[in-house]
Amino acid sequence: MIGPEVLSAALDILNHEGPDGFTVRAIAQRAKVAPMAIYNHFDGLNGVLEELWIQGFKIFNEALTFHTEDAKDDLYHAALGYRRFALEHRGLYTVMFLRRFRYFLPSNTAIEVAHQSFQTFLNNVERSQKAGWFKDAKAIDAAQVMWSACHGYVSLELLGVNFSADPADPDEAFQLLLLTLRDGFR
Amino acid sequence: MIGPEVLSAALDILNHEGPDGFTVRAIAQRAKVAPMAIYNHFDGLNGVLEELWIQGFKIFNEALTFHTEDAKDDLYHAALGYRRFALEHRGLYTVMFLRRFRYFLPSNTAIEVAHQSFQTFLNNVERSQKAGWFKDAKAIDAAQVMWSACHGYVSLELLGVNFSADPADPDEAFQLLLLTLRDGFR
DNA sequence: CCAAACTATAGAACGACGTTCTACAATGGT
DNA sequence: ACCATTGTAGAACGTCGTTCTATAGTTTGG
Repeated sequence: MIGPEVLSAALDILNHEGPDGFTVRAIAQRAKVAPMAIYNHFDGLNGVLEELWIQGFKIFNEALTFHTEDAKDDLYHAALGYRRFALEHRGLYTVMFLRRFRYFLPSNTAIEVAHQSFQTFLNNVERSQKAGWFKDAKAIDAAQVMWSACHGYVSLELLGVNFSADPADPDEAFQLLLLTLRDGFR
Repeated sequence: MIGPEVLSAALDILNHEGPDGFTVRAIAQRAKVAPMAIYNHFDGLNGVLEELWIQGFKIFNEALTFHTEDAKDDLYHAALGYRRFALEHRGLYTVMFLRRFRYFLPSNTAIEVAHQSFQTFLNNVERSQKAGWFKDAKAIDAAQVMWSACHGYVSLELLGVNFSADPADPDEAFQLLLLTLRDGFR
């Protein structure tokens, strides 16, 4: 098999050298494969990105999935899982959410799997709403708010936009974000 | 003068064709200028981006600046201004916050003006804190939280990541985000 | 069992990119 | 009027994603 090696080489490059090093020739070289192989086994560079996107959302979906008897706790862990996924798989997060690749447009099926992840998150919101959170806000709006906040925090963190001059504990700042949203929605 | 035409051509392309169309030759053609001019009058493509960055943060800074007697109201308007800036100057916002340009790294002075904008925002947070908001959170953490939330919402909006299937009023969803944060911090 | 048909391969090649080089024209201070 | 400096156009270089070409390998049908 040659596909998996190409994907893991692509991911290696993405994680260690960032999007600027993500080229057909670099991927092929690291996978010890001819550049042409990327066109034989994938649909070019976009095909590789598409595959990473889909695998990424599969992992991401698991990181968001919590289903105990305590819905509010599940939602909290889903938000923590959101950030943990981004930090542990920053290459995948870049593909999925930061759009840093020229001419890459996810296919319809790729967009579909992304929506499924949002649905997973939305389910936790709805369960929490039954448990008394989120007042009378529409669940989908509340979910979008929480999702946006997580994405904003995490993407600034990944991009290294460090406004707080000193590197105060970033875990704590994220927690403040979550607790503030929780209190605001209560 | 030739610099301004190059910059406005670059901005035009960025606003109307997105980062993928942002090339030296395309900018030069639209500015009716030889490609070399971009190296004579700027430091290459990165120099153009740097100039857009600096001009962008100048406008951005104004969009965040409110200073009436009502600090809380000022902060609310600053957050609205954040989003309005992004929607009205999406090209600039892309340069400043989305990092979609290969090999572009802002200089130290460019990072400095970005920090000044955060400082403007932070000032509003501190004034609001004196007026009773934000409990005992550190002002800088509270500012980072609000900034992250704004950035997350706006960047998903700009990238067209539209999870709410129906295009429900996006103004309203942003307002929900702000009000939730306000209530959470109170 | 072998010829034929398909498939993967390496490597050159193409157009576009950012950037640099190379002459040549324009300009301005003395 | 001279020459040093500066801006110009356009070709050229290396790299990018992608395609083409010719060859080697593998499968398949009789």
